[in-house]
Amino acid sequence: MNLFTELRALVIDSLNAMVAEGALPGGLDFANVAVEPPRDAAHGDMATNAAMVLAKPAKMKPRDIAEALAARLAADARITTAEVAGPGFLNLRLAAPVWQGVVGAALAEGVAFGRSVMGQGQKVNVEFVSANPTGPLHVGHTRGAVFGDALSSLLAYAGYDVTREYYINDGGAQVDVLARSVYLRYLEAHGEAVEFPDGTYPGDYLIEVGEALARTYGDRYVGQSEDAWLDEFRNVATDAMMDLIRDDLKALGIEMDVFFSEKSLYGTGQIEAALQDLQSKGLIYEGVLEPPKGKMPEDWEPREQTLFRSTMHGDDVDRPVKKSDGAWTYFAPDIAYHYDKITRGFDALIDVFGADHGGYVKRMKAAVSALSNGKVPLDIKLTQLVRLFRNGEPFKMSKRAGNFVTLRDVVDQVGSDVTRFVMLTRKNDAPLDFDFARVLEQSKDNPVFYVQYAHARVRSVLRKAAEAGIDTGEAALAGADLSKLDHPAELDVARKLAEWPRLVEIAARTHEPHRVAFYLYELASEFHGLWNRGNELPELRFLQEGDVATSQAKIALAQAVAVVISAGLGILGVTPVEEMR
RNA sequence: GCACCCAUAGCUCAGCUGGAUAGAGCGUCGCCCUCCGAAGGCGAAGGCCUCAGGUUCGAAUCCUGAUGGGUGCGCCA
Repeated sequence: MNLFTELRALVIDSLNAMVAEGALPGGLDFANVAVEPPRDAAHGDMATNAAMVLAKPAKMKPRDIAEALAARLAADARITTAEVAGPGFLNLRLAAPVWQGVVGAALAEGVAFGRSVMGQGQKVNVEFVSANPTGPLHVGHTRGAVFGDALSSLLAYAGYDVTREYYINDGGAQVDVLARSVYLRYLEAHGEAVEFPDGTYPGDYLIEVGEALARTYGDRYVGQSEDAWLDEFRNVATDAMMDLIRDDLKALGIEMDVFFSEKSLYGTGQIEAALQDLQSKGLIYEGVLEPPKGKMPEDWEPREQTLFRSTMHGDDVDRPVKKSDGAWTYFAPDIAYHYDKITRGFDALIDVFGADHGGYVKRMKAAVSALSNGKVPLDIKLTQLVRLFRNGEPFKMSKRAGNFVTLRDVVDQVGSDVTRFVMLTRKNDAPLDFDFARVLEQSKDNPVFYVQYAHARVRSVLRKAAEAGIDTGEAALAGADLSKLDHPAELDVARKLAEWPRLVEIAARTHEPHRVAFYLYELASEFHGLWNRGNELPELRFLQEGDVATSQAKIALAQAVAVVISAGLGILGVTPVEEMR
């Protein structure tokens, strides 16, 4: 149930009626007519800009339109007042039963209250994490992982058919480096003293892989040249790393639908096919790129390469798809991979990258635009850095990983729920400060706690009600007389609840799950406010001694808050708590 | 040099397809527990939304330029 959608429909109906009776000219476009909560609550419950948007095309004064519309809307039972204000806003106040109805709807629909059909079942592919399979995930990946997963859940909640996908970069030079690093660990397992030169991976996590290989192959590869063992060691090592990564993701409650291997694109003609598609569109040519201005690579020399004419699709320069030795650049399999996504029939693609990959956004969009003939939109969300602290001091690195803090370091210390929520308390493109001590603080300074506390308080009310012998079962609350919720403070909470379905659509449309986290904080704040007013005004307490009917109505409101918090936390991948400890 | 991201209260940040007097938390100051959990709440002070133009009924929001910060820029993915 989306109250804003309902009222917008009422406004549009009224406008159509005005057209029918000649109060407005025909042929007007109502697309820009909006019904929104006013920024200042003193202006009313909802406002529409209809009169201002239509004034120009209708060649009428905004206030004239607004007044005619106001008269019409005021006739609706849901609307108590409709006043024209400012340059032509129409401010609406809604009757108490409307807000009481929101509470009823939240209870009746449960976590589905807020679910939207906006996505219309469109297939969306969300690619995220996609870390190189060369070691455990670190904090940067953690943010991308949480963001991608929450965005996926959000889109699913908004009616999209979502596929979570991970692209395994197992086809490039870095997995050869991995294999060599593992070989050193293999030698070490045979008692040799080894050193890890620059450019290899010295992390502890490869020790057991080396040991496993020593058990499997004995000393067969000791002293052998690289071509004897490279393929085998690479396969074993990348498999082991992907197991590690899957476990890391699982620790955050993330389950991918598809793991797509870069390597699987080689030798199957898929890269060639993708480039052939571009070729047939005249977008592939042999040429020489200009050196980048202002930053001349030391070993620059003009060189003819196979290039993708990405400038035809909004890029700044054309991009090479083949290296000078004839091998593919990393970009070529990326093109093939996105081509594969397109041919799998997705209506929209989303890539979640770290901010350090910002330079690839335009070329990737250019590729998708060219391959799909502009039909499949690609949105690329960049996640900014996470800065780690403990009590305000920068946090040190993990030994195990070599030189970075791992996802495990974070989850083991603060838990999955806290990690996830905190990662979503900033917009994706804003840097995030993560303080191990502060995120565990049990105070209102900590948004995780604050939201959880609101949920726990509702549970507490339910437990107290049970002790008092009040029936708070689903049926009892569904039958509660919600007209007893007539205090402005209670209706304010209901107003906040009414925003939830609208917020879901905004967050889904903008691909910004952090909005859910901020909303939950605001809802919790409304609830805590109401709770505390019970200190001064006994009639606002949720349990009214000797008055079961009123208690049930108030408990219904509390339960509606819990329902929305649960739904919101569910999207974020956070489990609501029953009580604080 | 070019591209992308960012610039909002002392600090950290929200701000809806452009809407009315720009919000929250922290910090500062003042208040509220014989009361379902005060692990909380209420209030006050605090602003040239970096700057300059433009678009329009209306701009923190869109466009152009400037300034300041971050990221990246052919044979690494």
